Formats: sequence, C-alpha cells, structure tokens
Amino acid sequence: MNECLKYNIFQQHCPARLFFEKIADKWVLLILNVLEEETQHFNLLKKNIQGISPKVLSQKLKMLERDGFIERNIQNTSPIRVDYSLTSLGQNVASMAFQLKEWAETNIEQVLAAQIVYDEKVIGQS
Amino acid sequence: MNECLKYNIFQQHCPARLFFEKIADKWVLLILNVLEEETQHFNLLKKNIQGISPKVLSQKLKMLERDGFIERNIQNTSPIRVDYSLTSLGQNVASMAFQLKEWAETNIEQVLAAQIVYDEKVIGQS
DNA sequence: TCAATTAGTTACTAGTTGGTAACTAGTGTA
DNA sequence: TACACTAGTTACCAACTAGTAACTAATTGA
Repeated sequence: MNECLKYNIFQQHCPARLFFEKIADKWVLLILNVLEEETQHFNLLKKNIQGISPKVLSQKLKMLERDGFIERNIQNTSPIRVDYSLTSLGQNVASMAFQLKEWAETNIEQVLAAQIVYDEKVIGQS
Repeated sequence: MNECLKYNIFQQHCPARLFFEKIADKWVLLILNVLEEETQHFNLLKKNIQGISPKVLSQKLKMLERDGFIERNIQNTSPIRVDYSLTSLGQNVASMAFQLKEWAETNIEQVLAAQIVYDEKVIGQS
C-alpha cells in the first residue's frame, strides 16, 4: 500500500473507498446527470429518470444532500416546490457522471458488437 | 426525450441505459482502476482490490471481457498464469474510473465535513 | 366539497448481490 | 507422496436493494 496517500480506495475500510462505492451507483450517477443539465424539482427528476421510484429518489437525494453534492431549496410557490441543484462540489462529480453518460451513449454499439463476437466464440467452444 | 439521440440513458430499456447501469458498479470501477495502472493476473487483482471474493472477481472479469473492455491472455508459464489487460475500448472507461478514484481520494475530507454539518442540522431540527 | 398538484413516506415483498468455505484441476517442487 | 501455486467454480445462505401500492399533508381551483 502507498504510504504517501492518506486515502486509498483499494483499502477496504478507507473512508474514500466507502465513498467511492456510494457514488459508483446507477441511480446516483443518473441523478447527477440530470442535475448537471439544470436544477430540477422532485417530480421532474422522477419523470426524467425513467424507472426510478419516489422511494429510491428520495433516499438518494437525501444522501447526496448529506454528502454536500446537492442543495435542497424550498420554493414558496403554491403548491410548494422543492428545487434540487448541484453545489460546486457536486458539479465536479456530475461532470464525470456526464462523461460516463456520453461515453455510454456513443460507444454502446461497439460494446454490443463485442458481445456478439464473444458469444459466438463461447458457443464455438462448447 | 431528445429525438436526435438514438441512445439515451434516461430511457429505461435503452441498451445504453442497461450498459450504463453495468459500469456504474463499485467492483467494475475498482477493477478498471487497477488495470489502468498495469496488466495483472487473477490473484494479483484479488490481492490489490481488498475485499473482493474470487467469485465476484471472476464474474466481473467475464462480463468485462464480453463487453470488450479487457483481454484475457493465458501465459504458457508454469504454473499457468492468466493476464488481464485493458483493450483500447476499456482504456476509455478506465480513465474515467481513474478520475473518479482520484476525485474520491482528494475530496473525501470535504464530503466528511459536509456530512457533519448536515447531521448537526438534522439533530437541531428534531 | 372534491379533485389535482406538490413532495414525499411507509409497509410489505421480491429480486439481486455478494460473502463463505470448500472444492476442481493442472503443474511443479521438496 | 504431499504440499503449494496457478485460476477459477460451486452451493448455500445472508444481506442489501429496490419495486409496488397505498398513504400523508398542504395548498389551490372548480
């Protein structure tokens, strides 16, 4: 292990590892991607991230707020509206989440092609 | 939804979404981080990624190979050794995984500080 | 008064993930 | 012969994660 680094994600109980595991999560990265585009309120997030349940969305938003990634702003409109926006800390991670999204969308065909090649090879072996 | 994009991770059954969910995984991102540094064989990976079991490591490596991210090279040494290395496709994702690792290790203290602030606020409210 | 919209919460359940420990199988060495 | 090292695999079980559906609570407008 590297003695120079105080934090090391390869060490099982390192705080950085625990945190890394928390952001290496599909819902978290999807939420950050949506917020990277613009501030959104609860129902808008739910609508934009197809398949997320209000329970999970609520849980993840709470976690992201606690970690200092997003801000929760209650708007005095009626009916009441709660806006979620990225903090500067959150923007850093969100930009990485965005890179991952862009990469996935533009390279998925290469991945699908690789899968076909692999599957044919496996069938040939059996 | 954006009509110009063929693939969109926000759509629940889009291949890009399924793939995005697959790489948004702690073990996958940890493996890619280790391989980003250098080619490794099975037991070395297991040793470097503290806490991973041979079962999970084997499953994830198979998946990564199928997706075209890593190459599995059997060395004719004795005892036999299997080297895992990144493909050019894998290097792209690995570099993003590396950014995430670096970010986690350098910013974890800010996150821990934010958690303390949040927890104190919540206790104050109750 | 009743429906609709906001933002969630709750209880129950189903599904997925991962840990443990023991095992296979091939090769080399004491 | 027996152990060690390579690379996994397997079965069983525990724990976590997430889906469903119904519910709370406040406000507004018909």
